[in-house]
Amino acid sequence: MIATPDRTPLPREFFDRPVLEVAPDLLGRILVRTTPDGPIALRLTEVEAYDGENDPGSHAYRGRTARNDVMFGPPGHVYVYFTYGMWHCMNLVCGPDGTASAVLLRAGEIVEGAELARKRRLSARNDKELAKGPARLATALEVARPLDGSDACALGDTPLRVLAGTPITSDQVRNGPRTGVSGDGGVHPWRFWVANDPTVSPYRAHTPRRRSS
DNA sequence: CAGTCGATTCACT
DNA sequence: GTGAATCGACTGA
Repeated sequence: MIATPDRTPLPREFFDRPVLEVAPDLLGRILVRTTPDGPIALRLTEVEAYDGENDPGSHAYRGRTARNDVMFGPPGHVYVYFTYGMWHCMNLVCGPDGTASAVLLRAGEIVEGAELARKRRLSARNDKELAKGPARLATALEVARPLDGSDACALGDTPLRVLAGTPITSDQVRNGPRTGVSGDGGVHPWRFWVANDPTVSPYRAHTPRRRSS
């Protein structure tokens, strides 16, 4: 028996917990992106935890800056960053105000508004690839820097919200090293995904870039 | 103020 | 499997 996904929004208290607790608990939840053209909904299947200032892999490791400011703010807000000169990735901020942990949303299954996501993801060869990877996920949901700092737990209209959905039972959660994280940050097995889900992205070790002329 | 490189993706071989 | 694309944030001088 498959339970009907719970459409109740997750309250701020959900995110006001240790990030290693929140990250696996986000699997199976529904992220709703409200665009001018309509809603796009995604069932989360893969996430990564970044443990604030103590974590060499985190953007917050070297302290608060203009870019990562939102990570240090209250939980339940969205941290969006721009990388590789062309992509965006999105996180949900966790833990109390003043700390800087966050969960990177790495992959998911589009469960509503697929026709809108396809328009943004023209290179996707099938619907499983629409949000397979963090930059693909952000692209499919039309998430970019202007949404940095959005409150996903606010009352009323918000561009992003997280619904309770159908949480994944612990026996279906897998974890392993984080993808593409350089240096000492790669060692922690803080990537979490849904076992055998076809929308989960493949693991890749960090690849240092070659020297330019 | 110039140099380096990234929580990646895509086109090609 | 390999390399290019592309730019802004961060670093260190």
